[in-house]
Amino acid sequence: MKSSDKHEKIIRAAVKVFAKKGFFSARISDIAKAAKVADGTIYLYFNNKFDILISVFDEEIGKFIAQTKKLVDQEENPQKKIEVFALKHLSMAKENKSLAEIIQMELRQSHKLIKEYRKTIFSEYVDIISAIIRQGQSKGIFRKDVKPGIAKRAFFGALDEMTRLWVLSPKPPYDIEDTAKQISNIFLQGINAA
Amino acid sequence: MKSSDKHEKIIRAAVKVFAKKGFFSARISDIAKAAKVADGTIYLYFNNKFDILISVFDEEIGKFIAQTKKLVDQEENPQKKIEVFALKHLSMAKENKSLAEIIQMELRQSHKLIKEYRKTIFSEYVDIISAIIRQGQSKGIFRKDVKPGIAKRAFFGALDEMTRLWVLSPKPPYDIEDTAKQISNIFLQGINAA
Amino acid sequence: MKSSDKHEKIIRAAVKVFAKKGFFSARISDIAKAAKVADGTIYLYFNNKFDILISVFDEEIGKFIAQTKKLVDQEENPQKKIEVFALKHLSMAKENKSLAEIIQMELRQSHKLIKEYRKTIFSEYVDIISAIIRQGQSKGIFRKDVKPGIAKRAFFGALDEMTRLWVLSPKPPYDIEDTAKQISNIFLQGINAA
Amino acid sequence: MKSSDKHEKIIRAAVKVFAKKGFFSARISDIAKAAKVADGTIYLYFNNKFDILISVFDEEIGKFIAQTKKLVDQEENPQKKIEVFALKHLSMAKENKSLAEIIQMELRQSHKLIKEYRKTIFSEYVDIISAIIRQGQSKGIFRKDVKPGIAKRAFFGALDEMTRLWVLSPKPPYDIEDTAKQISNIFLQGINAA
DNA sequence: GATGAATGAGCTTTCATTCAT
DNA sequence: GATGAATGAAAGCTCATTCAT
Repeated sequence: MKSSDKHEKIIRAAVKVFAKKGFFSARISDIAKAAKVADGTIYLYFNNKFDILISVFDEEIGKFIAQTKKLVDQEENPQKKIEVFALKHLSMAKENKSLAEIIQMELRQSHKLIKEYRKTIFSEYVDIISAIIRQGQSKGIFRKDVKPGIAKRAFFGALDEMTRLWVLSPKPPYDIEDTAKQISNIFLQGINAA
Repeated sequence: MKSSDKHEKIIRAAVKVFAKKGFFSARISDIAKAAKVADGTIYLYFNNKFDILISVFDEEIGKFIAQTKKLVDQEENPQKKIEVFALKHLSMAKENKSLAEIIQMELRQSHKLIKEYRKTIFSEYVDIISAIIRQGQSKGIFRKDVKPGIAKRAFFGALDEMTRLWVLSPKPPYDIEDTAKQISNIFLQGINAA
Repeated sequence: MKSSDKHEKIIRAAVKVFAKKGFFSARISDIAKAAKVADGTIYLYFNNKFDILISVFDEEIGKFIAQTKKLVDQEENPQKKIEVFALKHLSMAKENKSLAEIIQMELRQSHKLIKEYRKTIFSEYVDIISAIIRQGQSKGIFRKDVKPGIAKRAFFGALDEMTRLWVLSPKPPYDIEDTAKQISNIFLQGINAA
Repeated sequence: MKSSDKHEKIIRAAVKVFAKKGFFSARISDIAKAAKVADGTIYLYFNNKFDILISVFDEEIGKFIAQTKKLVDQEENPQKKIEVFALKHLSMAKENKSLAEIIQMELRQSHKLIKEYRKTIFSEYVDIISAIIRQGQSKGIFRKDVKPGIAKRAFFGALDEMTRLWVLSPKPPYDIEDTAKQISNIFLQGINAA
């Protein structure tokens, strides 16, 4: 289909341009040029500039969360699940640096809609972690005194910070797998029941 | 001095306005009104809008880092130092929510200067953590296989994420001291040598 | 013929849309939608947006003037002719409110072509009145000191203003026949020779 | 005062530009250039383009209505009042052709606010006429069967149409005083009681 | 002939910055 | 030093018009 082509092209161009310049400094004409369409064409597919940003979140982040869930579900062992989650999270930053940059930057904005959006979409994501923790606690593997609501954020925050380091560096600053392992390892020992 | 009065007033007003609206959506006239000075007066103390943001970082964050260092230095025990750091970090968000919001939001921008800035200033801050870790390792308290460069970011990231939750919530979402304790506790057990 | 079908459909749609939104605020796509044709189709029948407006005038107003002439010609008595003219004029606003609205609004525009157009088409129309007056004067029924060139416009203006009231009101603001009678009556007594 | 100067300058420039190009075709930059101010300056004195138009109406038409009322009030005789009204109305078109053009054109637009505005402001104006008619009727000078609500509009419409002729012609098409006299004369004989 | 997706010129409006007072 | 009116560049968005299908 012609039209879905354009939609896709614009989204991809927007990801690049937003990543490079940030939402506010990005001009519609930048995105149009990157997508090789006319400025006006963008408004055939999106209501306004902000709508493009939201669409980027919806479509791209949605895909990523679904993938993560699937991977985690394939494991049985809670400890293994944690490791898989960490690796997937950090891999994303490597494979789609631009998107990772946008998540890092734009999803932190003070705009009301973004705040709301962040609450919803991130809840879904970090709740994958708390579910794993609860499962581990009921199996007696993880400490009972650990509050899943705090621990999920601590673990996510740790990974998120590594992602930030990754996207902010022009060159890969560390090895993804080693780092995922180290972070999981500290966290798992930290909440270990034994 | 009269002039430093104005400088101070503008910085404080800017912190509030940036926190509320975000850097790009904040108008110079908003800051001027909040500082009770004329728009033009701002340009007697700052080169441009961006310069105000940088000054906010420099002056306000600088103070905070110095305080943190001092507190950490007062402790001997590396484990205690970690606890103090966590508590100080989370307390800041409570005591100066506007500044915390700005750090959360604006320090993530894609602007070149900001990226550069973040690297410098945050290095200084997170290196407090890695120094503690190294100290603990040399004392045989912390695991030797933990890489301080990764662990420092994991710990900082965990705290940072809790701060985000705090600044994004209209009402205090958790108890600062409990949370600081839980985060430190997981981290300390996670890097514990025994 | 197929093609004249489309032409007709577009004209009629344009009358409605121009009446509702005014020429400048009407979009080509509005007209296309109302005519149930594609945007591009309009350009097979008209050169540009303005051309549609001109065509509306030409075709719709042309018809109306011809009808008025015919009706007036059917009467012998100048006084009766005046009455017939007034009634026909006001009836038009009732029967084709959209067209009346367009005449009221768009034919007043400052656009050069419109000004020119107005001069031509309206001359033809108001000259019906002056012809009647001259006929009445030569028969000794109407005052000789009345200048037909002024009186024609006074009479037309009076009727036009009543039309405006009609098109601007959401509900019929007065009875057409009574009003036509009253206006004619004042005018006829005003130019009466006796 | 500096600021009221600019306001005045912009209004006057807008009157000229609107008269020449019409509201929709007039660009803000046209008005700015005519007023010899920067584009942005206009927004220090008016909220938006439409607001300029409304201000033109409010300020300029308001003045005119007040003047007309005053002149009419200075006469005792209803017939004389009618004559004075007609002369004042037509004189305005001569003295301030641009304003007359705007009234002719823009006050006929379909915009909701304009319609509303027209109702209010024009009511005030034409009610001057109906008041005169009622006065004349109570004195037995004017026919009792004439409905003031219709007659006021007929008289106004007659004058308005003459004004249109005036503003549409590049050269003065008639003598103001003669015309005012003729229109009044026909109308007065038309509603004469005797 | 008919379509409607695509175009891009052109507009209003905003706001950081300047500078005469 | 302080003011705030004035500036004008810059950008988001609209929509008449085109043209490949």
